[in-house]
Amino acid sequence: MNVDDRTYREKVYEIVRKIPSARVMTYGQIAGILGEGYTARTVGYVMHAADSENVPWQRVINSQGKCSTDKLLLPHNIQQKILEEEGVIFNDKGKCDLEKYRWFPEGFEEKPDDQPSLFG
DNA sequence: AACTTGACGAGGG
DNA sequence: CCCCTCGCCAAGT
Repeated sequence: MNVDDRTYREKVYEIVRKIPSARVMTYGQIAGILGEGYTARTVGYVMHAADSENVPWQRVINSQGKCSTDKLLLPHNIQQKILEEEGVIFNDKGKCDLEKYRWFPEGFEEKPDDQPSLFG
């Protein structure tokens, strides 16, 4: 077993699994942390294949603070409902306060974009 | 191997 | 606030 037995997707899930209840991360934030080869779009792409039993997929939302799955999964707004059960408050437009609920993994307490290099 | 499709996001109108 | 455009890149056809 070498390092690369962890697939592209698994690296995304590994981060998602660390998100605590009632906290969220955005697709772009995860992509920024994983770095080269990862973009918000691909993170979103792999999320649809996440195993809901083992990955708290509902804690990944878009940069506007909304659930991208609102009209996609059935029943509709299921993602928001689960997050609300965890304690996340959404306004009447289906938006939550990212400043308040966004979670940063250890070592990424600040926005990755504002840091010169956290890996250096 | 070429082309299409997204659970995205920044920027502009 | 809403809508559109474009860059991004893994996967499926």
